[in-house]
Amino acid sequence: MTRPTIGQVAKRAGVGVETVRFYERRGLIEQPIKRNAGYRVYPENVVHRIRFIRHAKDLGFTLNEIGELLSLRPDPHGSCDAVKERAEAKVADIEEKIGSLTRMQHSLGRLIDACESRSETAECPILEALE
Amino acid sequence: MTRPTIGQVAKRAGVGVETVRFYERRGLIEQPIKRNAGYRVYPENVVHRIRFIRHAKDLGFTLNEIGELLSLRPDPHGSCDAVKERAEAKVADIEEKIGSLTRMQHSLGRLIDACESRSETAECPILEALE
DNA sequence: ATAAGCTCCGTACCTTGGTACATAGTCAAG
DNA sequence: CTTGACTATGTACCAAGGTACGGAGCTTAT
Repeated sequence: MTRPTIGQVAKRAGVGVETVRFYERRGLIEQPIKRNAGYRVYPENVVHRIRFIRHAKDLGFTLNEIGELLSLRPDPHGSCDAVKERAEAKVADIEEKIGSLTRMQHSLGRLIDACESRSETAECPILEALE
Repeated sequence: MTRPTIGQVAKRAGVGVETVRFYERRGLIEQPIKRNAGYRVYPENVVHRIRFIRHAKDLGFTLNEIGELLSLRPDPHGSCDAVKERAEAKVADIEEKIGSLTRMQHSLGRLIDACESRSETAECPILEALE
């Protein structure tokens, strides 16, 4: 199978062609090679990359943060310390997000229980979740 | 202590006065009572509510979704079934977010390990996280 | 070899979620 | 009883993250 053009990439990743070009301008996906007439031709993995971006956005990361996440990789030439530090910082961010979501989940669980037992607590139970 | 005005609420919640009014327009916080001259006077819990909104936004919820979350509460008059259903749907959303974040965390963990063992895998390790 | 359907680049426009005036009235400390 | 800090309403503006043209050049199936 011949390597995909922008339209095929967009379709497989579930976004519009314009979005692919937008992510390219933002530096979130590498510059594709340009065929004769300037048509973009992509490596397979760009589809994964775009799906990653979409997911990460839904998790509250900004495009800048997503760019940082995507640039994290072991540096084969020279020290990894800087990369490691940034990765550890991201892990801490993510841990906090998971903590908040877990608390929301527990609150909702209590709400569902209250529904089932028809208790009469009329207060908004989710508010306590993220103190 | 006398009930807080908009400026005090904003300060305690860590947002600007304009943001409080904006959330009011969006229906995310209840209409406050208006003193003589039309000054807003708030119940204590509005500060918590605003902090909740901020946190939830950082977790990738839109203001509309946050409105739905905040409106979930046991209905003391009549059936809870609808509320329960919506709560369960939210729990499922949240579970997915937690799953994605956990996978990202594991990917980053492997990256950190690779840094430590100075292995030579030069590929971007986080890409696999959210397939 | 020609029409339908890509793709190119550039610019303009849109939605979400605020943020910042401008103008006017209010409150409270000295 | 005034002066400085708050508040009110309304409208305009802003940044992020896309989305949608317009006018042109490819390409491919018939």
